[in-house]
Amino acid sequence: MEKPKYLMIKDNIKDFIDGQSPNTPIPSEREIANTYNASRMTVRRAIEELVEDGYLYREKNVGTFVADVKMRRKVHSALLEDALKENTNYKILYFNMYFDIKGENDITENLESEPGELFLRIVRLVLDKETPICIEEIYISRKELPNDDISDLNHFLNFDKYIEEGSMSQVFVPMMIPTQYAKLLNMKINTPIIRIDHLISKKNGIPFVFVRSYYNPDKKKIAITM
Amino acid sequence: MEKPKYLMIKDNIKDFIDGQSPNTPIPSEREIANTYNASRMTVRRAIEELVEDGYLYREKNVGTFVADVKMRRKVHSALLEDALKENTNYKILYFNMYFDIKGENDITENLESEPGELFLRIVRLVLDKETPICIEEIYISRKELPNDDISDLNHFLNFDKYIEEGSMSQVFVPMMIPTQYAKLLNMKINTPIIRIDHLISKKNGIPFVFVRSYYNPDKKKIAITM
DNA sequence: CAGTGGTCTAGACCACTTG
DNA sequence: AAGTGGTCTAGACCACTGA
Repeated sequence: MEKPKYLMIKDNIKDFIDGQSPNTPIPSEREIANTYNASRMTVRRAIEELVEDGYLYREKNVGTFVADVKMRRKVHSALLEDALKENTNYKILYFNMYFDIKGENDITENLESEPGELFLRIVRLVLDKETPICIEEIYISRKELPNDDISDLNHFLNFDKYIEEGSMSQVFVPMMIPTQYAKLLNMKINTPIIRIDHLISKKNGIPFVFVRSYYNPDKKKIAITM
Repeated sequence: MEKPKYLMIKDNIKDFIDGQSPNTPIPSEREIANTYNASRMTVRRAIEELVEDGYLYREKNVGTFVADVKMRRKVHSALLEDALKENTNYKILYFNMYFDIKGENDITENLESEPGELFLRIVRLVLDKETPICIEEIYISRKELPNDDISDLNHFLNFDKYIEEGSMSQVFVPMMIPTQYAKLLNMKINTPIIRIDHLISKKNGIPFVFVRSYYNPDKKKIAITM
């Protein structure tokens, strides 16, 4: 149950550099290793991850430095980002059990369904406090759901574990806001938006859930930093 | 000049799993270490990177397995992707030396310019063979350019080194195709597109170049896998 | 029970930069 | 010459899985 030492060191370094101005050097790896009675390899691992995340950068033969805040990697879906925010809440618009989506071929294709396969389809409005942010159409294969208990909906719609362990692909599609969603998002018709098609797969590559999101560009900036 | 051992092992493992079906186990870390007369930590490093890239996945206490091809991480800009493709070529549309873009505030803001600062502005059409893919508006701060030699344009517009070492943020903006670009991209007016604003910064956080791309969605799918 | 990945140590040598 | 990050070794113990 104990936290690995390298993660403790990582957290401490993160605190240490918090608020420091960019390009400030941090102590050398050997020095940090002494401070924590750790081996240099353990310290390196902690620093390695902070470099990956864009908190630090290294200069060979010179040292390790605090990176600019804007260099921090933010490559994740708005899906996950919103789900973790406190103000976010959801309003379920539709909930179709056993909804057969044969014919809507790009969805079934993504989920690699077999003929006649059944899906759960949920359409929900995502809000930041009272402000509508986007519409999400969620498709989950019936066989991915436990038979018994569908009552705890929020539990199913918690995708972060799958995103972290598995993988997610996102396709960005420009389009006009669908007329039936314009009102819900407080938008005028004929407004160009970005639709994002998310496909979340498990470690073994089996697609798990497909989410199609329609974003109000005025309320949500879609951006990544890598 | 010699290649590190862990990279050699990484390449070998990559070759080894190439074409193997997903979820096939690879030899254990200790076994691979024996094979290459390497320590286990060296092998771990090689495997670590392949896991990061989505070529392998680990199951704790069980083993390491070949990942599905679709799990491979593809989080990079179309900017870079196109630049590395063989069929890609460019047609320069405008080339303004010392172009003052004061007033177009989001660009100067991104490049953190000082009042009166000068920029090089290049507008080019990106083609895949004969097919127009997108328009790129490129802004480079004058002070980032060597005074003497501007002749080798392609050298300047080779951003991969900066993307790899530094960082890049991308903002996705839905909009109608600008009328002046519709013809160049063989598109009808009033077509919704995605504009991507790329800001490439150096390791120390100094912004280096700003690229605004207008994509023809029919010719270029914008997608990432993470 | 043997085998796996996850963590950790205490060294080592290298190429390179900087004072 | 001293210090840095990059690589590498040959061990070790742990918790856990699966036969």
